[in-house]
Amino acid sequence: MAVPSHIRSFGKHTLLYGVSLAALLFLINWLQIRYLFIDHAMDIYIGGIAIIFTALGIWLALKLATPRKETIIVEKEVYLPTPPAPLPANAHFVLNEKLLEKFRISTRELQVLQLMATGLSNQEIATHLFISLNTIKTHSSSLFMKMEVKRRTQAIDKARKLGLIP
Amino acid sequence: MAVPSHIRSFGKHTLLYGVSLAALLFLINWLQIRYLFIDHAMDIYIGGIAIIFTALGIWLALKLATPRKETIIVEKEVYLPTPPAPLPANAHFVLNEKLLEKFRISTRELQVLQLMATGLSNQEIATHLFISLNTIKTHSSSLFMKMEVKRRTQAIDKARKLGLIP
DNA sequence: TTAGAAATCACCCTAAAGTATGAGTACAGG
DNA sequence: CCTGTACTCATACTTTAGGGTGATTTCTAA
Repeated sequence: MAVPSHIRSFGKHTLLYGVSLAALLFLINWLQIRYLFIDHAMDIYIGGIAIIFTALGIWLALKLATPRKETIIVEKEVYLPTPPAPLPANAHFVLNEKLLEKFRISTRELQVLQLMATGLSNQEIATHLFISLNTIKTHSSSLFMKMEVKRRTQAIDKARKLGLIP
Repeated sequence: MAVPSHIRSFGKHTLLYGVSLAALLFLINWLQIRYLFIDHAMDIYIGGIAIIFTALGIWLALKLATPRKETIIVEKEVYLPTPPAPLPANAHFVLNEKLLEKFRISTRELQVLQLMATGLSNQEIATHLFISLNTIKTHSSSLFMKMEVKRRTQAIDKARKLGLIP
């Protein structure tokens, strides 16, 4: 579903990039012929090298890149001093994605919600996500509207009961 | 401590891409000028081209193949040996009274904490308990001091992890 | 190509939360 | 009786949260 669209998108962009690269090389060649009197065949050779290694880079990246992932929150529990007791396996939380769609909650809004639930302030959330405080406010405001709550504590409580956060 | 990680962001690529291309062009020309004077730099030149375009390919692929959905891993700190039973989530909630004594949390403070966790504002808590808003503030302040937190959301999160509230 | 969603950021303003300090009342235990 | 604790309330102040508006950019889908 989502993958084919990305493949199409990728191919399109790659083609675009290829054309751009060709134009670029042509420009370089032209400039060199005009001003540097470089051997023409050498430039084609260099261009070939460039194209080949660009393709190699793309192939490498696609081969090694992390696969496409869902928005899943994995709750890893870290225990302190507990001598004998076998630990409760409350580890896995499965996100209720239907409700996310129902409330039209976006990825970023969910992230903000999750960080809210850990007790972070808006400023701290902004720092963690490398975005500005104002953006966090925007996200939280729209989140509260979508969830039909008035406060962050209410949003957290409701989200827990709905299975939106652990 | 909660450590969200692996937050990748690929924004503002257009400008970056333009600058990169410009820099690349300049670099190519510079290298070729060098090549005019240093015959033996040919290998270095080719190698540089290969490396640069490989990196470009990797960057390009990563940019185009960036997953829209991301994974958040939250490490949850569990502080003390949860009394007797491996808890079946929210089914049975047993108040951890030892922790109440340990933190010296009073009855009224616990009530305020519990109401906080349901998303009520201080004013609403005051109304619910038939006492003044100032008193709620006093309770919450001392509660935060005792729990060593700075915000109500943090108190709620910590209290849940400690088994002080459901 | 265009419309819409998503994400980003800014500015202004109000409301709520939180801090600090002081103080009065009630009650249990030494 | 006295002391400590819990509970109550107040005033003044600072910080954070939240609402409203507008704007830009990127990407997707029609």
